Amino acid sequence: MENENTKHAKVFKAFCDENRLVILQMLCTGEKCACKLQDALSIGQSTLSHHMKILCEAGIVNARKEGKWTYYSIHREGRGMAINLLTQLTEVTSDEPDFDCLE
Amino acid sequence: MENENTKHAKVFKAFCDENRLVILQMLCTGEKCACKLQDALSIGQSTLSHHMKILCEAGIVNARKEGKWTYYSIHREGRGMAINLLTQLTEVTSDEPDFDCLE
DNA sequence: CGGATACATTGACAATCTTCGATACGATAC
DNA sequence: GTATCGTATCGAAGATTGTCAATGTATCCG
Repeated sequence: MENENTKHAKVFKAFCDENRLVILQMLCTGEKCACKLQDALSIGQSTLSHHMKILCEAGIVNARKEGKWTYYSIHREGRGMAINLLTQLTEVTSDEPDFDCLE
Repeated sequence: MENENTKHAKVFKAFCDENRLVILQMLCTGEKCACKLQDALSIGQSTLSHHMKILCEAGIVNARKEGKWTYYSIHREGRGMAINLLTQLTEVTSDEPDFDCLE
């Protein structure tokens, strides 16, 4: 079985590549076809396909097939999930300095 | 000069390793000494040091030296910055389907 | 049908990341 | 001073990731 933290890491890995960040910025202005994304990115077609798979599997992006074309868009639920995850992972629930290091 | 997206990717890379996620969870309950973090993690000392450097350079964690010891804690501003970044990167500002793929 | 188009998958290679052991460095302890 | 402790840095090995070219798989067009 896959570890909980492994799944969480997978979500954040979606945001760890410069090309994927550019892709996300493009998707912020609405749904885009794969061919448009590729035009903007000076990467090979198979590389784009690889990045889109990572974004989709992380739950951040949704794919919609229509005939020959595939349209990608930000997945709202996945977005909320990622923001919640980041918020909870860094939420300080106690703030006492660690004075008992020696014991 | 370092690209803007390169910097952003660096922030999210902090969350892409299982050990770093465990470290963050521990820091959520307050400041911790490096030795305590290492006890909980079954990794070498140099490896922990490496992870803490990544977390600090991403701005997510703050380091405080006191005598021989180094204490780490969640950096509140860095946390807010990361949440804002993730929010903005996935904020849909338009929602029209991409119907003009052919033009 | 056959060819072209849009995208996915595979396999190889290079780059990056994680990890370790060894070593270096600063702060105590003696 | 020297020894020791806590941590950082260095260098190398192994794992993971990004990239491409080649190939596979639908879908559309004629």
